[in-house]
Amino acid sequence: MGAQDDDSGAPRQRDGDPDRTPPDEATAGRQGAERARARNNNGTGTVPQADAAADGPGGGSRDHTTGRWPSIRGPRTGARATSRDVARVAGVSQATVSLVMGEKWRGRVSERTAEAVRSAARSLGYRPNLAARNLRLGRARTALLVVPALTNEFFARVHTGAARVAAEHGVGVLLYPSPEGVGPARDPFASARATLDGIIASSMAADALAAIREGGLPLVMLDSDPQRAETAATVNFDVAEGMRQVTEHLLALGHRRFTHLAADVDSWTFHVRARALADALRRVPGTELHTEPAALAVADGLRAAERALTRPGARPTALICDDDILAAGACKAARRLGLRVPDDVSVTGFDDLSLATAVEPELTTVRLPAEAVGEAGMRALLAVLDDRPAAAHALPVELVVRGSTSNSPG
Amino acid sequence: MGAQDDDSGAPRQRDGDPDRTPPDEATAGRQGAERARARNNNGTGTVPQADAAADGPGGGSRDHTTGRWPSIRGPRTGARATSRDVARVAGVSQATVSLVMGEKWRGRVSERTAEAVRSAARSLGYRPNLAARNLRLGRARTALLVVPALTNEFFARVHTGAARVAAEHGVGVLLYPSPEGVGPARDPFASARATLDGIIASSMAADALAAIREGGLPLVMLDSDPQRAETAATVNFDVAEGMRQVTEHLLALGHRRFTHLAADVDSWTFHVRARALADALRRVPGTELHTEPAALAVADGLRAAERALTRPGARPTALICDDDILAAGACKAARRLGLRVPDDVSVTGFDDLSLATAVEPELTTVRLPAEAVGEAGMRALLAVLDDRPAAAHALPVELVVRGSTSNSPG
DNA sequence: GTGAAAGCGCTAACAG
DNA sequence: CTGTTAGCGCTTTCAC
Repeated sequence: MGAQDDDSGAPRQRDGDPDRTPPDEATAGRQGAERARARNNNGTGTVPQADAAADGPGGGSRDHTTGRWPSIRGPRTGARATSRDVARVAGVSQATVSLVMGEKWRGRVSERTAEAVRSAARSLGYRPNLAARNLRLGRARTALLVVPALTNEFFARVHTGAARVAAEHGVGVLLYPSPEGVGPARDPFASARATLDGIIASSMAADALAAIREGGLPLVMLDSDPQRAETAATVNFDVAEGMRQVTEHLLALGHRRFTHLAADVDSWTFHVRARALADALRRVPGTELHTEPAALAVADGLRAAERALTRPGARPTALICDDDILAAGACKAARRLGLRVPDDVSVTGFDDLSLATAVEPELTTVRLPAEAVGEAGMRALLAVLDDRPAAAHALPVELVVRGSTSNSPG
Repeated sequence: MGAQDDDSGAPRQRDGDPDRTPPDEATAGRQGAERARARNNNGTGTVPQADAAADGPGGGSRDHTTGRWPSIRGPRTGARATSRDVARVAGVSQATVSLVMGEKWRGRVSERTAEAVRSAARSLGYRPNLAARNLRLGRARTALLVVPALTNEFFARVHTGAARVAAEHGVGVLLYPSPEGVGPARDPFASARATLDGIIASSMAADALAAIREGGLPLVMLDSDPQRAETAATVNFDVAEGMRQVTEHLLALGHRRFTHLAADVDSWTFHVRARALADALRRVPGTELHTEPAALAVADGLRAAERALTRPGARPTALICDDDILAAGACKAARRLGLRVPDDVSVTGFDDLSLATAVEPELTTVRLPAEAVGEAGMRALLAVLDDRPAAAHALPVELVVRGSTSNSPG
């Protein structure tokens, strides 16, 4: 099988072994060169001429013909030490290094040897090669988080929570930048970019999921329909309860004419909010509810609120918004129309982003524990990956009353 | 070398080959079982008893003794096909599959064969194993982005830009959640969680870098001191020019008494701003400049502005803030003190976050193209990795005049 | 208590 | 045009 020429250690000469011209230089030439390169050659190895030659004429810019990604071959300045290097320095076998570095040595390797390995590793700046470990282990300790734009503070918080829990468990988080708006992901290979163990996805990113689901990885859904069966677990907010609380709050302040500035997103969480609002008002005679859809941006909230406040008929006294961003826009609209918030019109938000306290008046809103949902989602995924049952979650929400709501003027 | 028992394909029985009791069951037992597990065994493989036994008593919750991460062994529902499976189905060699999937087949594999491979891959739902590819290639097509909390919209935008360019080049982005505030990263191994090709870091995350720099990977710094030599490239905003423009704008409006609400962060970008402001004012006789430090949060901006506006002596007529968040806080402070913005006091921000147009009055601010810096940073890193020179950048900034500034009252 | 060996799935050189 | 082969660096048995 002719494999003996390498395992002897010859090509890895550190300072010893300067001899041993390979017995079959002629045939092993190019192959050896390739290997030396691929290895991030550790030795001083003045690479033989064969190397440059093997790269083809010029050795520089090929690849233009293939249309493949550009090379990324980079200098990789500090050639990386492998466990074999550590073994050689420590005077032990490579397996022992693996045992020690993996903290699996107790009772199998003497304390003295372990320390020798550790110090050799330290001196060489050894860090295990994750690709190799993942390959061997068949998993990557990596989870994919699929959310809409992180520029939305809410999802940035979800990420923060998920990343924290992941870090505590030695798991990495890869973000999938779910395409803005709709449509399946452009690049189906994006999901393959890393080896993944599982996926956490927001309902708002549901569109991207079709492209991602390939592979049948465990999926934890966030803030989405618990009925959907294909998921390993679902972690939700009790948004219906939140909406009920907002409504009760406004009803108690005497409001009867409401407009719902509804997020223009086809997602479970917003359907639930709309229904909870309608249900809560249906129980109270003499109430009125209109709905204005709006994209999740200040300018759109502003326009929707303008429509709501200028439509024929009695003006609503309360604008219930699906989101703080919308609510900020609504406040601006009110003031542009010469109305005061909250004296002439009350406005409520949802999420309790930092925006809620940055604007004036500060927003009465429903606080959704975004980080907590990220944490719970990651915990659920870890549980599933660990064959433990994932606890079902509906995280409690909380009405936060601030300055944007007051007694109904009418 | 006794390796022939596998390459025959026996353990991978799809529906054929139900025979072939391994010739050396007795000795290969545990090893075979281990292999079957590690492989995400494709076959129907009712795993032999030896498997359960190999796991130790109960087969369930060991690991408690070792203190290692919990298992993550998960069911991995759809056992993943390998290139060998594809090869078998397509009736070609495994190498051919690799060629075809890697789009390197032109002129080497017939169109007919290539199509056969592709259809086999499709039918098996084959996706190449990235860990294996990375291991073989010695790189991971992955860059680490080190920024402070993504909940700051500015950094979320940087990420967006970087991730977009990365995606266009088939490169993944891993986020390093630089620890809030200070101190080196808690978990030095976090950086090893993936195999990395390079690093992009914000100057505000400079603290975390010490922990990350290990490995000598190419480093691109964002918005930081171009003098620092250890970096492969630096991508900056022309923040000095931005500060000059703000100052000129306010001077033109007649302002002479300024307070700088300075970000309480020891970072190049803020030092530059402070200096540019001082320089611009020094040239104009009769101007006054105080500085109030503040953490980057609305509440801190508010407090700092309160201090600035209530300190003994003539009140400043303009508050120049290092950040829109600070500016939002400053506006709130002014109003709490019964001052109108901009009539009594002008306020300016920096960044042009969405917050700048969410508040009222909308903020006059310096727009920093955050996504562009992310894009340029990633491009620079890709260039370095590709042995191309990275173009030096100082991205242009732009003063955006809105409602928070007007003629000086005094 | 330590070492030898196999092999994870892939790529690329080379032989046919 | 296709197949054979070596081996990336690691983990884990099993033999000593």
